[in-house]
Amino acid sequence: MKTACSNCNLRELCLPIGLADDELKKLDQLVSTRKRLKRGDHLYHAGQAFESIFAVRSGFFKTDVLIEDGRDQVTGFQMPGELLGLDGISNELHTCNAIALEDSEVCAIPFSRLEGLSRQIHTLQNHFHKVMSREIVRDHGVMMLLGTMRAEERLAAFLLNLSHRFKARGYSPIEFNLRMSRDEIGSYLGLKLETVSRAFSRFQDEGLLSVHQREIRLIDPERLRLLITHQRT
Amino acid sequence: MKTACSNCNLRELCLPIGLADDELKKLDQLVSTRKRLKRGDHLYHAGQAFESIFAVRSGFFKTDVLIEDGRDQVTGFQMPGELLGLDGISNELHTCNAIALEDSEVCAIPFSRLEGLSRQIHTLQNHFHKVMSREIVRDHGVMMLLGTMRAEERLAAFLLNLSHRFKARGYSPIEFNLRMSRDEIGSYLGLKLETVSRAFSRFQDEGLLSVHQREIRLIDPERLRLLITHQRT
DNA sequence: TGGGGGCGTTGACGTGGATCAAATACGGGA
DNA sequence: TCCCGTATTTGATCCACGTCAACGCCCCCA
Repeated sequence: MKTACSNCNLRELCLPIGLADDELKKLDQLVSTRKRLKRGDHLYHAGQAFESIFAVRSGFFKTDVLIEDGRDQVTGFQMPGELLGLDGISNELHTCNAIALEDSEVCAIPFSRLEGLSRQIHTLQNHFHKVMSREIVRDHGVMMLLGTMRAEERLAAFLLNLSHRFKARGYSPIEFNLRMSRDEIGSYLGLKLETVSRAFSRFQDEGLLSVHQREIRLIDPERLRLLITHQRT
Repeated sequence: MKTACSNCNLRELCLPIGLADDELKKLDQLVSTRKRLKRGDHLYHAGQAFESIFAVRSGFFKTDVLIEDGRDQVTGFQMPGELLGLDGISNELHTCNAIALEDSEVCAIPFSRLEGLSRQIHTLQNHFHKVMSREIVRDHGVMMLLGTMRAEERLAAFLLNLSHRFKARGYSPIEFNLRMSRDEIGSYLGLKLETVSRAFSRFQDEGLLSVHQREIRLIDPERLRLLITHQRT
């Protein structure tokens, strides 16, 4: 089976954005390694040597940081077309765990070869920088969420973010299923699982959405959005 | 006055790490523009076009994100040798405000020229990637802090982080003055200024440090560290 | 030298979310 | 199909931090 970037339908979301055909072929050679993971498998562990970044081809991941004293923070959820492992570049060690939330497939991109290729292809170099920068911006958004929002605002922001990302991938932005548990959502949002569950129930009571287990249907996304933007006192 | 990277005493903390003499000279040409700011001046505003990243040469900065509804989150504090503006790469727009907390000086590094040079100098390319990645790792640390720590733990982590960074710059790691207000610390840590103030008082009562306005002296840094690492229940 | 404004501290009180606990729903395997 | 372990929901109670308010300190400027 042919599994190159050049015929991947995620190429407009992933690393190859804006590359010419001949450039895309060079990238193909670099991204030859694929890896399949089953639900629950680790793509990498914190502390492990960093060699490659990974592009999610199918499936769903979470990344988290654990520390000895038992603290545990989910730092992100990744869907197809998104990159994993950028945090490992700094010390050539992965600094978090990446775990498949469902059966998944990733493309491994050997980092030193990516640096090599991006010295040749300006477009690739610039795009890669933008991807890293976007990750920083995303993290600032999460900091804002964790630092200033109340529980329901956090959950609303989270759901709308998922909604956008599903939409960008051609899935329904109003009906989707969560791949992660209430506990994992809570860890990401700095809340306890009970609080997440209560916020879901409340949203449902108020007619903003319907939840059945992990099946979500957004009924009134606009009101969800207002809930976040609402003037502070 | 000669103000090149090659004779800057921050070069081992900043962008030039590990460059050979001839490479350093090329970098010098790129980093020719300097800018002085007075306390309270903006280095850039959110929304402004992104052209350069900046290296702090002297002084102290904060970056923050404001949103319409009045929310406000400090996303970081930057000291000499650290870079500002990496978040602007993604959309060629600055996404936050950078404000001098005291009279400061920065070196402007035109980004497209930096990309050009890093295509020629592998060491520079790799180092720049590590700097961006380090920023991502730092942000994950803040997410952990905001998501899982209680007020006193957050403040302890903050103070120890400042302490390390002062030490790395040759200043005392146990005696320093904060350049930011209680309110700014609170915004960074996801706390109200009163909570920050109370935590300082409590630390002082318990003999962990002494505070007089913005003058801090760490008396028992080890116990501060324990306070953070303490086993969760 | 005195007054005013900004910043910081401290106290009293309220509340959002954590914690503890129990009941229910679901999914996967024998 | 039944059973068991795990995830989720819901209720009752608690507490860390937020809120509101008063006061003190410091610095700047007239």
